Amino acid sequence: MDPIQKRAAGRPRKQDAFLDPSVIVDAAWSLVERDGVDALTTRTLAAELGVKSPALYWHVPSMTALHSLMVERMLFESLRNPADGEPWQDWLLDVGRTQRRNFLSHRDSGRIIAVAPPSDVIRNQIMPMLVAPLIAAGASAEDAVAAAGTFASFILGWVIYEQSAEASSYIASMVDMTIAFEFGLAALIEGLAQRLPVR
Amino acid sequence: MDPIQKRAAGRPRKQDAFLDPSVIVDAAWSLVERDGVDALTTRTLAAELGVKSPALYWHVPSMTALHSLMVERMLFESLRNPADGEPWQDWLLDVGRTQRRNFLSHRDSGRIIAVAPPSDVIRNQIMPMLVAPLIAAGASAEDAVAAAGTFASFILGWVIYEQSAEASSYIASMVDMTIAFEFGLAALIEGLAQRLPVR
DNA sequence: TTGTTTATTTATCATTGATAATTTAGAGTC
DNA sequence: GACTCTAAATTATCAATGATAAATAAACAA
Repeated sequence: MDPIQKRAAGRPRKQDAFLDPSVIVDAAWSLVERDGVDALTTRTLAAELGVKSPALYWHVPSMTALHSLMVERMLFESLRNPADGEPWQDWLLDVGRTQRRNFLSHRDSGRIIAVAPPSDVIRNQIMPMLVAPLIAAGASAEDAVAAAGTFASFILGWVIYEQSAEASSYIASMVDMTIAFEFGLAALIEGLAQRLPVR
Repeated sequence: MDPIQKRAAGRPRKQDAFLDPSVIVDAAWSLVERDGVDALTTRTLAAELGVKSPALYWHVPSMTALHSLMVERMLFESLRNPADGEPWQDWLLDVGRTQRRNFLSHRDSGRIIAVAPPSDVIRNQIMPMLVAPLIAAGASAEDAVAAAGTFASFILGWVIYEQSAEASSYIASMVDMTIAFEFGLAALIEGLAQRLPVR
């Protein structure tokens, strides 16, 4: 668990790079946030870590796998379980706001999600985290999955548009994006609440 | 307008390739539908057209611009104006279904939309096509743009997930995707209808 | 001391988007 | 019909990219 612990088994070399999937994901995000996703290459990322590009392949099998790890990291940062007694509508509203804020704080994250295959972690931990509270509130499994998928789709699509310089400069010329997002998110949750007759 | 007309000005050569942005977009889609978006390169596309890759650059400035043209084409295929007297809810429901069907029939279209900057055509013709009916029904410009953005975001995000082999095989194991989409679309429109107090 | 494992480097590939320079053919003019 | 001009291709070539193979070094075990 502890990266330091893990290190005990590994052996440093040359300038003791101390690589690790989690360290690589850190560096990848900070590189993308600084220079954009098009600047994320095996070489630039390796340079960011003071290392040569083939070294990355010891820890991460491919660029695509790295994208999935980056998405995992971001999703965990922006999800939480409902508090005791918190109505699911309130919870979902807050999670939606948090996700948008968090996604927007990671430059180009929408495009990265779009190309990243959902890893096992996303399937087995993150999706359930979104679905479970709805089931707990009394929804059928099918309805809960449908509602969670609808919610996740809206957030993803929205962030993709908002992060596209061209799309958002166009939309933002007509309406405040935060207000528009609040409008859409509230409408979506209201609509779901009417189809999920649960408290 | 007529490509044949246009041809009169151009001059054929060698095996008379007869290139044209619209012909290139055709070929690009059929290549992507057959082999996936990762197989779309300047060389494979040129080969599909019986031509060498630099020839494409005479008609289309870059791969990114080609993506935008591909998206344009697809969007026009899946949009329509409301019929006379058609309630905007019915119209939006139908457009949503049509768009999902159409997007799904173009393999990897979600990923392509995600990386394609919205062209002028999209900004000036397609977005208005979505917004105008809502304004005509009495919504404010701000609300109409917010509602259209919410709708478009949901469709885009949904299709990205449904087209990802990993995501959709996971979701489809729990719920029928078409039923789930209908659930989400109906909920979304209902929620919008409550916030757009227009007939 | 010797050998094994882990983690990195150097060297190298094939593929890709893109550009430059060249070539060919039709259209217009005379 | 020859002469030029321009549109639209071609060949040749680049630099950048993801990825792999082979070589190498440091820590540990025996």
